[in-house]
Amino acid sequence: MPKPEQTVRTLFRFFNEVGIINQLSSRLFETRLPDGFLVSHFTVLNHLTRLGDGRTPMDIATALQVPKTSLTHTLSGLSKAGLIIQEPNPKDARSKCVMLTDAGRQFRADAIAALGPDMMDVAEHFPPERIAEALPLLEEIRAFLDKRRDV
Amino acid sequence: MPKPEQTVRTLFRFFNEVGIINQLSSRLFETRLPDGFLVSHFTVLNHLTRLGDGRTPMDIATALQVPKTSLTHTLSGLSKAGLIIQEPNPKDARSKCVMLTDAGRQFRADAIAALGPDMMDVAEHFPPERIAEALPLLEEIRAFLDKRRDV
DNA sequence: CCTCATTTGTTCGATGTCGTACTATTTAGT
DNA sequence: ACTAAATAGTACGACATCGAACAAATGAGG
Repeated sequence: MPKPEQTVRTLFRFFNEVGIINQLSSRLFETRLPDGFLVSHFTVLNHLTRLGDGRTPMDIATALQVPKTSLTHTLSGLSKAGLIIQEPNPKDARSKCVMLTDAGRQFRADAIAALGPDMMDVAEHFPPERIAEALPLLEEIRAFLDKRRDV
Repeated sequence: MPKPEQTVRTLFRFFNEVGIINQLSSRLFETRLPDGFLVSHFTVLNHLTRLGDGRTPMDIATALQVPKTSLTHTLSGLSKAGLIIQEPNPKDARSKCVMLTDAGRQFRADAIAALGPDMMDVAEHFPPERIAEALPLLEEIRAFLDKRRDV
């Protein structure tokens, strides 16, 4: 059992690395996206494609862990670009249903294709198995922080 | 050797988890800092404490992987709060030396103390050894993305 | 039904981030 | 030395993020 200070140091380093990796990867992502689009746009399209569209903005904000006011802004950008359509929610008049357009699906596919070479470059230096090994820990920490968030 | 699409999927998940963890941990950090201070402020103070002060803004920006214009803004906040002092750089008149003040060191110590309970809470659910196991991979990926950045 | 609290999404304002353009200084090449 | 290219930091502007306050709608409790 390590000493508490050592433990805290390890955790600080962990979050520090996570922060820098996020910074660098987001920047890389954005250089590959068409001008005017950010990682946040891609993330929403990706989420809707993977888990199905027709979700409410609030659902999406919760899943992606971003404040709803930030998501409003992101969705408005996606709407203006014709990548999604926001329909009224028949179940709840306060709410909306976010639907992907064909252009939205295509945008996501193109983005993934555009990032492919970078991803393969990473994969050449880091065996996917090694990345995959780290995923469970990351997911658990994510879930833990998520649950802890409201406290 | 996994199929390329599977590889890409794994990497996307990895970066996705990293992004959300960063989001959640940054938010948590900031709720523990005094009002008006951000993770970026803490990160600079922490960096200077760990690796020694007297560095130039450019050194710091490179180490933390943030654009120099962002760092200018962060340093100005730290200066206004009296947590650092920017002295002229005797080796290079274009540049400066960023020095920690006692208040700056104290601020960092207080911040770490304020975050201690959260860190210990994480540590209770995730053995530090498990976190430590993941660190080398994170550091390597960080270094890889860093080197690849200019490309 | 009829409040009242809760929830959804937006607007607004403040502020952080970062790219571009600029000045001052240093360094390299001749 | 002298000029040209590179580099440090900043000013500025565009824009993303996010908290607070708000309106509309829902749901819970009487």
